[in-house]
Amino acid sequence: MVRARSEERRADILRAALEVIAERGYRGASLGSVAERVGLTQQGLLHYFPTKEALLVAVLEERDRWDTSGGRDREGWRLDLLESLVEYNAMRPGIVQTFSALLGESVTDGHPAREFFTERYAQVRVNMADILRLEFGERLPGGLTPERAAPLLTAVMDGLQYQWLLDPSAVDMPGAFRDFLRLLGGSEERG
Amino acid sequence: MVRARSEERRADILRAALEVIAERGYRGASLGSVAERVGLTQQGLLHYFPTKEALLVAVLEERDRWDTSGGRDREGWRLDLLESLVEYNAMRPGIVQTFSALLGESVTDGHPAREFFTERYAQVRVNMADILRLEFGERLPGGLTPERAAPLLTAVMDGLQYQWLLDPSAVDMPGAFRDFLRLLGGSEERG
DNA sequence: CCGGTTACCTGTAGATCGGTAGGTTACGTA
DNA sequence: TACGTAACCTACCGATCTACAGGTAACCGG
Repeated sequence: MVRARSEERRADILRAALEVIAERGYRGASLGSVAERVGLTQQGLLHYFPTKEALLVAVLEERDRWDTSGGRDREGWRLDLLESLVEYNAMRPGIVQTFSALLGESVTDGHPAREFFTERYAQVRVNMADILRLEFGERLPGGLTPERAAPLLTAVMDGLQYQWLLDPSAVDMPGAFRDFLRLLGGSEERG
Repeated sequence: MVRARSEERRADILRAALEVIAERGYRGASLGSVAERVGLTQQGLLHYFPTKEALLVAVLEERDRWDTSGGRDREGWRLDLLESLVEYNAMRPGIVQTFSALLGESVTDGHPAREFFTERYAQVRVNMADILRLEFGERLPGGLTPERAAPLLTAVMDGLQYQWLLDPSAVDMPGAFRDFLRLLGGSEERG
């Protein structure tokens, strides 16, 4: 099965790419260092992904596939599953670091991941709004519409990740996220 | 006044560096492109800042000076001034982009801005808590303590910036921030 | 007016990087 | 068993980037 071997290699390369991007970002990640991690030469790697950008695209596509199958975009999500996602992320600093680094880079001009993130966040906002509507209806306890709360929910998740990555001991990411959800939900429980 | 000329040049270089970092990030910003923007050769620039990292440090120090004098760290801040800051930022995408790009890069291993951001966010959280305490006392209307709300406030500001940078037309950054403040404040006004 | 410092420049070393060209080996298939 | 192709490798090119070495011209204080 030559095909299986090949797919396996590709998966290895993508995994290595995730690691190297987490460590040095996309711009700082050299093809050579990714190749080395899977026991290939840089040119050997280029056999699987013809350019560096193609490798990045493959990384992002894999992420997309994971998100939509696993899956973040899947319907039927609820707020408490988002909570679990944050808890899951808190145990996978590598993944979080990879995509936080990429998000940061993507705001620079002409970055190959820019379009990906732009469209992705548009989608995420829609999904968040759906989740919120499912949970609270047209008006959140706080008075906001799901559409107005969605960017906030998204922002909190990303913003907490940066603070947590910079100093995990200083921020209880899942705890802070739960605090925010309680805030959104109108904080029925009051002192 | 040779001193004045020199200080002026340094300021020009720092301004150019801000621009180039916004466009390509720190790793992608070459000394040559910064130098070109102020009409110097790359080696001429190295006369003012002996290494690339020294240039970055100077950029960060200038930011710190601006923050603490202008001054974000200044005491006596109130929530409504934070609101103004967000509005101000919404008119300065360049600055926002520079520091969002740097923040993203800074989570990668051994990045020269990492320590800066780590300490900065620790300080910002303390300041945010102070502001919140000044406004709401020991318990926010939502039930949180200032210390628990501070990371959320910080996260919202940063997260909104990324969404806004990726697609300014999709996110009303100041509006969303006001929404969040209303949420924090317990949303006295209800439908 | 002179000596030193400031403010640059040219030249270049040394490394790294993405990508091309072209070869070789091994394997699966007919 | 012969052939095509997949899976690599070596060699190399050109560009780019940081930094060092060393020179020069202008300027400023004494």
